[in-house]
Amino acid sequence: MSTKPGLPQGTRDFSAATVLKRNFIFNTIRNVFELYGFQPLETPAMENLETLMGKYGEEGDKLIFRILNNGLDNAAKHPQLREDFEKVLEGKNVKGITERALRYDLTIPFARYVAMNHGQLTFPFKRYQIQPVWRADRPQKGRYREFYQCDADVVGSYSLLNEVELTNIYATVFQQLGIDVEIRINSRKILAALAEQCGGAEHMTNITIAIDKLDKIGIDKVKEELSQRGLSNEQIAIIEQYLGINGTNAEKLRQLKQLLGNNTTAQKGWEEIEFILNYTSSLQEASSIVVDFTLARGLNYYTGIIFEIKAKNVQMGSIGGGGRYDDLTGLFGVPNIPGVGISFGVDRIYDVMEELKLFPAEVQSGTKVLFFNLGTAECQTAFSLMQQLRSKGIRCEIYHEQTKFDKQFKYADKKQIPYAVIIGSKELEEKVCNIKNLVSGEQQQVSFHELMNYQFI
RNA sequence: GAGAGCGUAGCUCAGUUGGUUAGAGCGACAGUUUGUGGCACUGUAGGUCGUGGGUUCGAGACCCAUCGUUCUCCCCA
Repeated sequence: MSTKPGLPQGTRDFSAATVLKRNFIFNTIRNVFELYGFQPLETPAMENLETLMGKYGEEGDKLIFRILNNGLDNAAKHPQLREDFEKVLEGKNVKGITERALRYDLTIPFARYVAMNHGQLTFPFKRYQIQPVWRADRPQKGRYREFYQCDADVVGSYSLLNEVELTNIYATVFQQLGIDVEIRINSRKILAALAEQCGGAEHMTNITIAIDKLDKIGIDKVKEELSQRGLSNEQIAIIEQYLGINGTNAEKLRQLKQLLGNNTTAQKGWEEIEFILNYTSSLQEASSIVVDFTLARGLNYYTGIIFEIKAKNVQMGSIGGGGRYDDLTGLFGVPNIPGVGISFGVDRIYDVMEELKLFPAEVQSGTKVLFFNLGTAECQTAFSLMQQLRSKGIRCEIYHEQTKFDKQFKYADKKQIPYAVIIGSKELEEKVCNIKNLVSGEQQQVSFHELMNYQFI
């Protein structure tokens, strides 16, 4: 009995061309992370469900992939399991049914790691992590159920130099990849101040959710939504003024100070932003940093500066994001460890680079030389020459079947192999070989010794 | 969680108001002098039209269900 092959929804196979291109992105990011002193960490694909639950908001919890426990067919456990399953139907999580889940992001597993190991770690602790994550989302453009994140986080440091360096990392990576981006920054403190100004901190979530949608639904709809969420007309008026802030970064800051000038929380917020702008102002990347007071970000553990990356010239959701969270490990009983981090969404970066044709051709380079197989004795000589070339680090293949020229040429063509080495009976006798450049069609005859020193480009 | 589109050959797709035996291009394979490819020509293989029901004398086409997939909203990378 055979089953029709297929993939789970939202997952993909990656063939050679894709993997090579994606590795180019990974390597670029990894090199920059390491350049800034970050060290690698890997955590398991699955975590205990309770480690993840409640960390991503109500919506996020629904998107966590849960793993069904093994051994549910054990008849002795059935009475208890039936009881447990009733609770699952009510939307509760029960250890007896599902105890583990696939990781949803890299930040919470990292916080879990820090909470478990804080006694051994040297602070500030800088780690980077490149691994897939899983979300039970409905797939669509730029959205997958399995995708890679590349995170860099620093914990144990309040210094804004971290934010400055993370901004630099963003700028450097995207410059190297050739993607034109906006690095949007804001501070949660400014959003908190706005909430204070509008009747209290308890409105913060409502306000951020609504204004985050500004560029999508427009000011009128945002006002409508705020009204529905219980804000008064006066409060909405302040928010409208806030959302009307525009111009250059300096102009935006000036307008913000006018609006929230006497609020000490807001002041801390804009001082953070000004610190980053001052530190990066001498750098070339500075031009891509955009202060955006409407930036909110969904995850509610952020407390300070927040980042979001938007690629220019292409229709795609954010390709990176992050921010400061001053008490993430507090969720795991280890308080007072501040942190700040950023994340790259590799799969979306890939899609952007593909759409804008930004992958360099060298990324694809595979086999350089194909040795033709033109007979038993010919093949033996060719094989030995090939091994010598391989030992010099040149990527070679020999055609394993003895077959017509036509087929061997076509194989080279398909695999985009630029050189063929042809050794037939005549060449074997004279101890020479033909090197054919398959792109230009030029061919030259050289001795075996010369072949070893030939410059294959 | 809400909504829309699409499932026909390995791939991209045609297929008329329902009407004989299911179509093309590309790809694969074989051949056109068994030592120099990409071109051209000839030929071959490959499809229970996603699946299951229904309407009809007759369904790839119409209706219902189901599965898969793509996209939009929500939310996110």
